Amino acid sequence: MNRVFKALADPTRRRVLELLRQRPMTAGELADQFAVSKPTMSAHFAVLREADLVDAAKQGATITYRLKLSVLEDAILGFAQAFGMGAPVEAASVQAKETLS
Amino acid sequence: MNRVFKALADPTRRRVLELLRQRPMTAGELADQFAVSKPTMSAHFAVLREADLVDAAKQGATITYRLKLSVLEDAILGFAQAFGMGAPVEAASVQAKETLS
DNA sequence: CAATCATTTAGATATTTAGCTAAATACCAA
DNA sequence: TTGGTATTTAGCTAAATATCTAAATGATTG
Repeated sequence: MNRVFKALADPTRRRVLELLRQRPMTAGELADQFAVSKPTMSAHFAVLREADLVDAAKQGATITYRLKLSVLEDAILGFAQAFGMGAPVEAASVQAKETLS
Repeated sequence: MNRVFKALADPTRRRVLELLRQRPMTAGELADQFAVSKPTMSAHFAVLREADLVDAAKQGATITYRLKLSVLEDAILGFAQAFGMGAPVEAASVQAKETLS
C-alpha cells in the first residue's frame, strides 16, 4: 500500500493510470503521450509494476500494459474508508460498522 | 492536488492525518507518537500545511493541528471518481447493515 | 529577569527520485 | 543474416526528500 501511494505521488504516473483506465496500451503508445524519454517512461512503468498497479503482457516485441483497477481501488477506497469518506448517506452505516467492532 | 498526493506518499504523514482524524492535536502530542525527532516531524507538518491538508492554530507556545477533511476528500474522491470508482464506504456499510440485522 | 517549554529554523548528510544519453536485448521482416 | 522496431538496462547528474543535531524564537512561569 505504501508502494501504491508512492507510485501515485508522480503526476506522470497518475496520468498513465488514467490512460490505461480507458484501454490497455503498449509502452510505446503510452510513452508517446508524454514529453519525456522512453527510458524515463520505462522507469515509471517499473514503479507502477512494483506497486502492482499494472500488469505487463509481452506480445512479441511489444509490451501491453493494463490497469489493475482492483488494486487501485483497494488502496484508494481502503484509505478513504479509514477517514470515513464516502457519500454522506453512508455516515450512519459507518457508525453502525464501528459500533460492531 | 499534486501536493496532496506527494504529502500522502509518506507513511508518517498518512499516520498523522489518521491521528488528526480523531481530534486536533498539538505538534508535540503528534510528535510523541513517532520515533523521529521533533524537527523531522515539524518538516512533515510543513508538507501537510503546504498541501492544505491541515490547519495550524497557535495558542501561546503550542500549535494545534487540525485535519482539513474536505481537502482530503476533494482530492481522494475526485481521483476515485476519475477512475469510476464507486462511493468507497457503500459496500462495507451494506455488509455492516446485513450483519446487524 | 532568568529558566524552561514548545516549536521551528539552520545547516549538514544520506538516500531516493526523475531525468538524460548510450547501449543492450529481443523480436520481426526482408 | 542484416537491418529496423520496441523496450529495457546501465550509468550518470541534478534535484528533492528524510533525517539528524544544534541553535533560534517565542511564550510561560518562578
